Amino acid sequence: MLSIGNLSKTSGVKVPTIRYYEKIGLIAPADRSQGNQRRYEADDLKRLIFIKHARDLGFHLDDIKSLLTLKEDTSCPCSGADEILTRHLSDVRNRISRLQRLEAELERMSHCEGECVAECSVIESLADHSHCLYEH
Amino acid sequence: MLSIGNLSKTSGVKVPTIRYYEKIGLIAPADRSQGNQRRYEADDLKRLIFIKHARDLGFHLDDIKSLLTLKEDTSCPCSGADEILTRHLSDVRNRISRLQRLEAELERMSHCEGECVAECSVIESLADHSHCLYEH
DNA sequence: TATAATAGCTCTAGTCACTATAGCTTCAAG
DNA sequence: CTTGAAGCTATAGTGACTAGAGCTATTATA
Ligand SMILES: [Zn+2]
Ligand SMILES: [Zn+2]
Ligand SMILES: [Zn+2]
Ligand SMILES: [Zn+2]
Repeated sequence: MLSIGNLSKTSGVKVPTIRYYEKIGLIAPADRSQGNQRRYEADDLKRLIFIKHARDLGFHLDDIKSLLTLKEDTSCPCSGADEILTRHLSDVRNRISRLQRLEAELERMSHCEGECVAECSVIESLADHSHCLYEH
Repeated sequence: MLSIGNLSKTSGVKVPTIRYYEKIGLIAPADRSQGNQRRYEADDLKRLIFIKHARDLGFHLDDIKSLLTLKEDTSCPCSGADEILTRHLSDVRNRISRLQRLEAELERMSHCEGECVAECSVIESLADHSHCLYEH
């Protein structure tokens, strides 16, 4: 049996975050010691590591909840899981291209030759979108 | 004089957002009509357009606040503005590379040949980071 | 001028995924 | 047996809005 601190160290998930996950129902209410402290076993650790990994990969908590539900029933078709991943992947790709347009824009703005604010190309570019390369 | 609705249409910033910006002190409290409705003039519109553009470019509100303060005093050296932009640009670049590593990881996971959850490569990959290409 | 539709007002609470704090209790090592 | 670390609950804060309730002002038409 693990204390919440040990579960935290082993999983890499912070203690308040574990309690938060319990509160929102992402993990089941933990067993308690006689003094009312949370106690965990191997299965809880596995579930938490799954959650941590999916979070590190950028999945939303409600998608993670769905994935965990799917995972329970090993006879289920996995198309649901594949669909969540595909959606997330295209979301990540959208964010990348949006950020790349941003990068180009900021890069363009960053070559300021001025000395004072009146002639600063950064301020000027921010004030006037018509100098921009893209829509944002 | 513009009503808040017209200011909103002209600037592209939603009405509740304008009120929110006033509340947090990003824009000055507006003049009021006899019936206590907000009234704006050209300068307010310019400031709001600046804010909108900077937000579209991903700047944080407190950086925008600093940029606006700098912008007021046209005789100031602009190194402060340039520094804010440089910091933001490197932040954007970090996010891009993080997301690109994520994309590669998710792409790798997405080729599931299985039928049911028991043999789903998505679920399997999420459960076990050791298959991953990168740290996250 | 009366009325009705639209727009505006304030205030509160909700979003997401945590994080921080305060004030208390339990546990484990020495 | 004492002490300090770790755990407990509950509440509030983060950023940048967004939604809703319940009210009032403005404006266009009849
Ligand atoms: Zn400059
Ligand atoms: Zn622009
Ligand atoms: Zn699959
Ligand atoms: Zn991984």
